[in-house]
Amino acid sequence: MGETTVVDDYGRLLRRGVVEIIVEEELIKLLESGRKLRLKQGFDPSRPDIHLGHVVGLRKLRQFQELGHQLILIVGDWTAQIGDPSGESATRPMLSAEAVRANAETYMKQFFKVVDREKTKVVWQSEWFGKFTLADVITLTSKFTVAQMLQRDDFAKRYASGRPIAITEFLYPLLQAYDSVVIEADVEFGGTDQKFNCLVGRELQQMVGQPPQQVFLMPLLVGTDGKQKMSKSLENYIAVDEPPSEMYGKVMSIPDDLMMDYFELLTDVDDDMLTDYRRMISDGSKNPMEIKKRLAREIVAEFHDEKAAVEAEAHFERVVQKRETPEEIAEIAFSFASPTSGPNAKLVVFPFSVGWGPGYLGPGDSISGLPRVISRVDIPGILLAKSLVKSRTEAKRLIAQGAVTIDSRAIHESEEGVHEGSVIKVGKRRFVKIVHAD
RNA sequence: GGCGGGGUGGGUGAGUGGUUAAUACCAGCAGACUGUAAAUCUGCCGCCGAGAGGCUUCGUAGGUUCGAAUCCUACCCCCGCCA
Repeated sequence: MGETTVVDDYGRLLRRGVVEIIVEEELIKLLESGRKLRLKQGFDPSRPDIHLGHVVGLRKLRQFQELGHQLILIVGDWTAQIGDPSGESATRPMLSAEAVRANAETYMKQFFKVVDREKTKVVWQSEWFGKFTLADVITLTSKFTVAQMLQRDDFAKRYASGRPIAITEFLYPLLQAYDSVVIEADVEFGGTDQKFNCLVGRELQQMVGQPPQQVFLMPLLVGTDGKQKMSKSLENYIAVDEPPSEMYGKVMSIPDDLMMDYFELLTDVDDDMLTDYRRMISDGSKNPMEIKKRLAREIVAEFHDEKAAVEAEAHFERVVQKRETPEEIAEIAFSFASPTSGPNAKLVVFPFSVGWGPGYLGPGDSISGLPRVISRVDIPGILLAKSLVKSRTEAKRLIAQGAVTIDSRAIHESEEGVHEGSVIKVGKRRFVKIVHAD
């Protein structure tokens, strides 16, 4: 009965969003002991940006902190130089001390959006690896074998398929394990892909006579593409410091299948509610879109606030669902008094500032006085100037495909007329507004 | 150290002297459709140019040739086998 109650007490902590705990009974004992546990979390200062994939683990850390435990954040200024052994780019430049410090600051600013700063101690790997000698390296490496390293799934796969594995990559798990020894970690957290590294930590700790850390493995969050794990290099990520409407839009763009995972891993919406949602989706009693909107609001509110979430939703409904113009858009200024000598004059093909051309009136423009117009401007040039396209060629392709509109009218030429307040739209989401500089 | 295989556009991967800005697939972008997403259909998918056309690209640097991703030389990198 004792055991069951404990699991009940820690249910949210030990069950929700957790794949595996090694070793669960030991961890429960530790939790019951009342001791303040030392939680380990490392970060790679060459990649200072935190996205929702990382947040899954950070939320779990916070839950532990809420129970009074102590987080030790390790700035991996040494392992960063080895590189994350994902097989991508093997060579990475050594970061200057200055760059590492700057990245650490960037990281922590985002990190503490989720984690409690008061219960976090920050340490740097260089505090111990800075003093490491070759003798230390040999001692450390001699404790493990190549066969052990090849147990790791991604090493094994790469070895089997003939892709390169740098010897330093074997060092990565060893250094990470050594970190656990130095800080005497009680619990290490990671995604399921960290299992091997964390287990090496257990082994090394036991070798030096420490109690082995418990390993807490969480699912890898699937990215916005709905296929691969969220990662920056795959460009399927949602960063924690994205502006509200970007964040909201990206959440809405995830496949429906992913919604419930996101709810479970990234929000505090309780399990009963999630069960209801699952039912409503499967029996079709509620539009999945509505549920996804709730998800998007929850997530935006977590990293910004309620107000931002509401605004982001309004923006989404307006721009994406109703395909209207957003309230705030990029602007480009022309002088209507002297188009060919004002700002952006080089984008003016033919000024002709009297009257207006057919169809160039926007709603509400014609009440008193006529809007001032420029007969022809270089549309690709404008789009390029505002970084709405990558090249003129791309802009022209988009125009040819009818993806570019001026005041809701599709255009088919590169040179078109505009007036004050004209809105040029590219695709669904890219806008620029013509304003006057006079 | 020896022998062999290989480096092609974001990814996988065809292409062994001209018809190749370079097959195909994936990813991406746009249009149609739509309940967000997806699915489906259509188009696009190096850069410059209104266009004709031009320019740059197949690891790097040279060379052969009227003409090279394709041949030659050197170099760099990766993989395998043998030692």
